[in-house]
Amino acid sequence: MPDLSHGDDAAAVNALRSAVMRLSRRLKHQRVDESLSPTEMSVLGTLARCGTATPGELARKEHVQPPSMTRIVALLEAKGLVRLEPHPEDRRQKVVTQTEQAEAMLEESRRKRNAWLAGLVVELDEEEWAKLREAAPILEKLAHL
Amino acid sequence: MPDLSHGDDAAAVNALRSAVMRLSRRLKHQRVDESLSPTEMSVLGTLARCGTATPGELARKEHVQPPSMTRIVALLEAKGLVRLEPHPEDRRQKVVTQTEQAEAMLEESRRKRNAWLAGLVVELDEEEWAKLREAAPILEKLAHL
DNA sequence: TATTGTTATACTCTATAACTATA
DNA sequence: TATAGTTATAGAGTATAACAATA
Repeated sequence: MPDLSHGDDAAAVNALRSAVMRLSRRLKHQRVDESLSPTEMSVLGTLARCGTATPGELARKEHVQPPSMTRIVALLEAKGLVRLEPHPEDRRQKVVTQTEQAEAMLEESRRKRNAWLAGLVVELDEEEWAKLREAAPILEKLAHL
Repeated sequence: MPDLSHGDDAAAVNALRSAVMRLSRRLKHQRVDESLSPTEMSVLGTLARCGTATPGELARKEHVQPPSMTRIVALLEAKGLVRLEPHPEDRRQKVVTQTEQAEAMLEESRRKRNAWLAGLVVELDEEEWAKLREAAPILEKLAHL
């Protein structure tokens, strides 16, 4: 449990915030599949990890409001990337599952995504990349808190 | 110069992308000054570091298109946070400078920002935070490449 | 002729409020 | 009465295209 009372910590927090905002803007542009928004990609990633989820669960996990998730799920369904089925126990809810097509697309886009990020990462030295690689799962944890 | 051929690297890249997108969405919400968008904040941060810049330079640094920066700078000027002056050598260009008011606001918001991020970071253990702190400047470098 | 910045316009994503159906 | 999801609508932020002024 860090106390964050150091000047270094404040600087780290600033650097983190600034970098996250800029990187997110560039990621939006460099999207691998032109027809998929960053959040749509993120939802597919979540489904790949969690298997299935209800729209409400997805909204909470992605930190968007329920109506936004309704729209995102509808777009993904229209593209054949998810299936919507009735919830077995609660008829108010629905169950979202990714299709085989989504699986294939994720696999394909992983390569493209690496290619783009690699273009940035090769500018780093080995030590910097090692530090970033260690930080990646922690950033993920942070985003989930 | 990493080669990115390991599976671990691909996983790190995925984690990085996903975390950056989610964190950016939450940062947008948790903005400290309600009247300032994330990009406006980022522009002020850039000016604080670089002193002065032309709108074109700012657009390139923030990775937005020139018309977007025109709008952002105009909003910041209307709020009294930047000054726009004619370029001394090239009458097509302008020079953007931050005001004393912007300086004070950045100082103030730094505290608030820490407070919010601290709420997440205290959930990490010391080791995780140490790794994240080391990664922060590298992320910043990445965002600038 | 090329470049800087602006104006006009449209699009994407997300939010809030009001509604429906089920618990 | 509360909860899951949807519909309708609005707003924020950014982009593209066309334009003006200067180099």
